[in-house]
Amino acid sequence: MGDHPTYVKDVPMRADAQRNRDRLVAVAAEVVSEQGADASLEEIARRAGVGSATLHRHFGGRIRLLEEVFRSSVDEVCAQATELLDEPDSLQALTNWLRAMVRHATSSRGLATALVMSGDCGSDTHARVISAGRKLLERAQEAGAVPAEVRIEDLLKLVNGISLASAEDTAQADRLLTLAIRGIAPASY
Amino acid sequence: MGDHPTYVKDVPMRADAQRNRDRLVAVAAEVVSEQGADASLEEIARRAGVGSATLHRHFGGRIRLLEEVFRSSVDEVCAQATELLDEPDSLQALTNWLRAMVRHATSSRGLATALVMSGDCGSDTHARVISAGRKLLERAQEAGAVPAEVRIEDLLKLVNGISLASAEDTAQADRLLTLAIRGIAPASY
DNA sequence: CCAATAAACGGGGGCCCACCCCGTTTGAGT
DNA sequence: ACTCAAACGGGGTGGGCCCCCGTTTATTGG
Repeated sequence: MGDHPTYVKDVPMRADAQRNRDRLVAVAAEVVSEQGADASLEEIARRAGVGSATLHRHFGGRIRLLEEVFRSSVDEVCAQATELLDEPDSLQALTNWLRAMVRHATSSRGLATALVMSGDCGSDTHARVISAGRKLLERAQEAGAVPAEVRIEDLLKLVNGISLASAEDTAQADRLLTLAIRGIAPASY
Repeated sequence: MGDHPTYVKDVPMRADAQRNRDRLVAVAAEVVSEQGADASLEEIARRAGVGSATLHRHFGGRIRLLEEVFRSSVDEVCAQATELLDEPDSLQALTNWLRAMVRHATSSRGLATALVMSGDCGSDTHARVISAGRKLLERAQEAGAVPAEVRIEDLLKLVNGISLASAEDTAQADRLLTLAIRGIAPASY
């Protein structure tokens, strides 16, 4: 089939292609942080100084581009999770990480959401975040600070929802997360 | 200035205008429930058998139309809140209402979200939901089931975020709400 | 260094959408 | 019935997404 090239990694990319690709990701990060995840792809291409066809050839649609944009911050988030495994207070570690996640997702205008929403998102970014968070969660559960039935996937969805509902208001996002951590009706279970 | 008429209510509307307006709202409800809050306005107009200009004259944009679509379900939600004031268990009453809100928002494909997101949304729908919920919340707080610092606005935002993050998966939405009610780390405060 | 060649580019077209202008139709009051 | 403002809707404008295909360019073997 005349399948989209959708770059196979082991065939080295031509130098100009690599440059354009990188530039597109960088510009996309910039534009998305200004305008949100539904920014115009045309504008991204325009600002990057390439034709919109190039953008489409490289990413074949908005979601793949967004994924690429977030790969780097996902790295960051995962690294943070690993660092926090050294924090003695396992609950603090978890909540700090969740707070970082919320701040991260909030500051990037619903980008994370756009990704999570778009099904199982193909790439491994999702899986990596889940596995990073799971370690923190399990540690807190073993310490008895978090009920055993809490699932990391739900936790992340909740974080995602919070950042979505708070738009760009980080103070609000923080309040909502605190509310969710303590519980609306803490005594009731 | 040649301001949009954007109907002034006390001048009675012409019969055909009223008919078209009602039909548009009905069709919009249908289409939105099928396709989500970002459905094409053109299609709504098409299905309603009117020109797209008519849609715009009546509502002047997507948000006003969505507001109108949801006025009726907002009525329903408020009525439910009032009924629940009779429930003896004030916490049950509150959580049941929140559950209903989540289900409602989830089943309507992010419509509520679109409204809440679009700033302070002009109309009074927002205010009405808040005031309906506040009664339930305050009752639960007086009974000591919910901490005093919880604000109804945050509660609603949280509900909104949950339904957004869960897309159409009502089971997931329910899990998230339960999680938020009990708290991620219930013992920690 | 130069051709040959395949990879990558991007202008421009197709299609759809939001929004609005303005000539035409129609309901409402007399 | 007649008037006339209110309401309508075809069609235009501008923009967005996505893709085709003729052109340019990086690469590489000689």
